Amino acid sequence: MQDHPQHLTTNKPDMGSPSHGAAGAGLLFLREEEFRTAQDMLFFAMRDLTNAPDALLAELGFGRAHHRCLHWVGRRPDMKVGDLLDILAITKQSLARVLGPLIEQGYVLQVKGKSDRRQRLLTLSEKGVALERKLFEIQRERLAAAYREAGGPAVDGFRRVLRGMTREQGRKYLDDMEAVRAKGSRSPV
Amino acid sequence: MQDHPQHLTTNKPDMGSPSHGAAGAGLLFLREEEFRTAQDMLFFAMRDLTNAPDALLAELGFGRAHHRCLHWVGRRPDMKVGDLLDILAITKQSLARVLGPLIEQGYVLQVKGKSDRRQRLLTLSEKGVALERKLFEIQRERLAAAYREAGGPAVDGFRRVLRGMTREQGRKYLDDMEAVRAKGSRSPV
DNA sequence: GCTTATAAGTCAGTATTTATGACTTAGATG
DNA sequence: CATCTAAGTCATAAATACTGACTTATAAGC
Repeated sequence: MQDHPQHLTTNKPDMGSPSHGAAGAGLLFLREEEFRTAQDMLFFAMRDLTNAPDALLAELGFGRAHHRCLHWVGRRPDMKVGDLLDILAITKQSLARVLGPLIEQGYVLQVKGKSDRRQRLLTLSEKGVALERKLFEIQRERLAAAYREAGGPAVDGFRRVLRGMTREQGRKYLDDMEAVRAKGSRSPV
Repeated sequence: MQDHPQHLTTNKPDMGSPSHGAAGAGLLFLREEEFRTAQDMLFFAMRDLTNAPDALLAELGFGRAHHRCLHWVGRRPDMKVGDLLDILAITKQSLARVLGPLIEQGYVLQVKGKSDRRQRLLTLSEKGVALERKLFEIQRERLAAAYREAGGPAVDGFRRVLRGMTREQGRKYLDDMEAVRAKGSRSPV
């Protein structure tokens, strides 16, 4: 076990939202139910969010893997291929099949790193920026509706929990991107 | 005066969490950045959550599709095959390839509906319940850690946003399951 | 300079998940 | 009885991912 021995009842009851009645009797049940509900909601939310851009992608002969690729190259311009592999957590071959067409069709550009010329730093071309933006807008509509409906404080909680679900490697990227945003400088990955 | 185009700033600024400084100059940028960060976090959170049970599934020759199936059959016992198709939003053939082995190997049971005997109502066997529970516990660990770290109010916000991201069809299921929970009665789908 | 290590690209072969479309069987329903 | 519906099935194909081996170019240590 890890540092959090949370088998069933011994946990701190610190996450109870007041939205359930019935305290006392089924406390354990309610706690389990809360997590199952979270699974349900994550499933539905992701299903509906990822379905949204599919039509546009399909028109171009692309799929979700291409979208992920465009998203991350857009997020971290001049990213190394190896870093993209780390983020996507797929194999080099899987990436090649996706990245190849994006490069051939001029959505993604490669430039040799100047400090290390083995590296192929990835950026979006104008065409790539345009496509990524279209895809982004589609998902943003869904997210914006959700944010509006849920309200500001909820959004903060949303982010806190998502961050909590993310392992160290992902958190480093998130922190790094926030640092880039704050300081305007690109920090090492 | 301002160097940012005015037509882009006319949105309602009602979801701003106070976690960013720098108001005024890059308001539009911050609002877009918020959604992009949400995409990042959803990607990482789902990547790490879905990776967690993969090893156990792989031991049994199953994949994530089998997990989804077990999850939903466990969530809504006596569910019709057609309802499962609606939830998973896949084709009958895709489901068959996943559901078939689960039935053959005794994880999922079928019983004919008594009001309509064309229906095959799905439930988990004891074996299925046991497997689903193991898978659940793995994901619960991640979720529990996240909930603990984020705190109770954050969890409520998390749920509110996820619900906001979900389309009508999914919301109906969520509402229905809450109703089942509250009243103990199974309501129609 | 030579050796070793690294970044990226590539090839061959395979597995998984999903899709489309056509069809069958059983049972409900008018 | 005719028709609709729930489920299961077959054939085919696409997208996404995997393993393992190999090449090329470049960097870095000795």
